[in-house]
Amino acid sequence: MSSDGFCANSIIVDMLILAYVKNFKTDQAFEAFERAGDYDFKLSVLSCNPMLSCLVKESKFGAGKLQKAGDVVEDMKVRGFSPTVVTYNTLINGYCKKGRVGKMYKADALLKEMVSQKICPNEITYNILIDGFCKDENVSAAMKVFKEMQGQGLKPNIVTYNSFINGLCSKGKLDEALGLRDEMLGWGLMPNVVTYNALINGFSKRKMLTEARGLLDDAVKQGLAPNVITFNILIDAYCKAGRMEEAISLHDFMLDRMVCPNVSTYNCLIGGFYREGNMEAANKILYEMEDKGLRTDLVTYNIRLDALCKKGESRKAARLLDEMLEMSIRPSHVSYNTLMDGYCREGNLRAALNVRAQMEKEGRRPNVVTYNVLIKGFCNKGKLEEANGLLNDMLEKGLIPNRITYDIVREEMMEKGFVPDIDGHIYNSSVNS
DNA sequence: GTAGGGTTAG
Repeated sequence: MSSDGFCANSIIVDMLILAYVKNFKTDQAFEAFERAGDYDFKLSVLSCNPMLSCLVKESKFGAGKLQKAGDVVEDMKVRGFSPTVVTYNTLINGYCKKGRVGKMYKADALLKEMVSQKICPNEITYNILIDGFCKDENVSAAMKVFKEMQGQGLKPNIVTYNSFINGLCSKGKLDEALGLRDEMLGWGLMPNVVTYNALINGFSKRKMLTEARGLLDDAVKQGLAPNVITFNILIDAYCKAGRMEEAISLHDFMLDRMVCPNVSTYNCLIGGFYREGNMEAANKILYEMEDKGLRTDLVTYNIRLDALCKKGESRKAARLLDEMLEMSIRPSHVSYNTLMDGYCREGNLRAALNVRAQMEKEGRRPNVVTYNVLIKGFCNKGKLEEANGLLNDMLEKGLIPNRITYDIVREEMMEKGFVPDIDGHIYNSSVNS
């Protein structure tokens, strides 16, 4: 091995790590990375950055991966080769995408760290931060980053504007969002389909469907091609408003424009038809979906479970849940809770409790909703003592009652003169959302 | 690096 640690072995480990990453074997890649450190092999950012990117992506599913990613960057520094701007962007992005409180604090600290390491943030670094702050509903912090970006001589681009527009839209500041779209034009930046999707989503979520639909027509007039997301946003809004004819006409319009519906599109339509009690239409869509070779997913099943339970056909719903297991679709909390609620509505508490046992057996821990459903079910049958027992059970398990728990307890127990035999914090839980 | 949604309790 030469004195700088660079040798054929290093290159081989580099390639090995890359190969692991390409085959989605992040854990093995990480192990190889650590081993290489033991032997003092010098790796390159060529393999480290892709590995980091995978760790960050996987941090969505498993805790600790983001920590690992941070360790990789520390290791890289200790081993004497510098992380690049890509390394930092990847890591900052990981923190920004996390839904945790204080994530932006950490992201901001990383920005300062990279500057202290003499690594220049680029447009992408700033865009990641701006988007993170906007998602945190902290538009003023985003503005500060925006100013800093310009102070560094970097020009905001379309991604920067889209993040701001989306942030404003989700806060319902629709006029300001439209104003920003017009401001972009002044800088020579043309709004794209992402800009329009953010705007259409903003208006749709405020139930301003005429305006939302107008924006779609506007986008087409500008020569932009609406995509599957554009249509899904609008179709979902029409379905939720119970305007199924218009939802279907949009579905036809997307086919005309050669935009392929996906599972989400169908889930919106199926849910919409079930909600208005039109089982035939919903089932027709279900067949159409299968015809096109699209596989129904967890959401499709949850929607169907809910429809059956609301119709008072919980037995059928239970069979549907079995079908999920056969199809290797792992039922979520929602799946089990929905079925439990169905049984509770039918007054079949024994079956509801069996579902709880089943969910625990399948590795899903009962959550607050599980307990809310059961407590309500027992209350409705006049079994206040048992309901109270469930309340204590959930507290013992460390589950924090929310506003809905409180409402149920107040309406179903306290107004009937029953005093819950639990410690005081349930009474103050109305602050929980 | 930006756009949807992940449909259970009230």
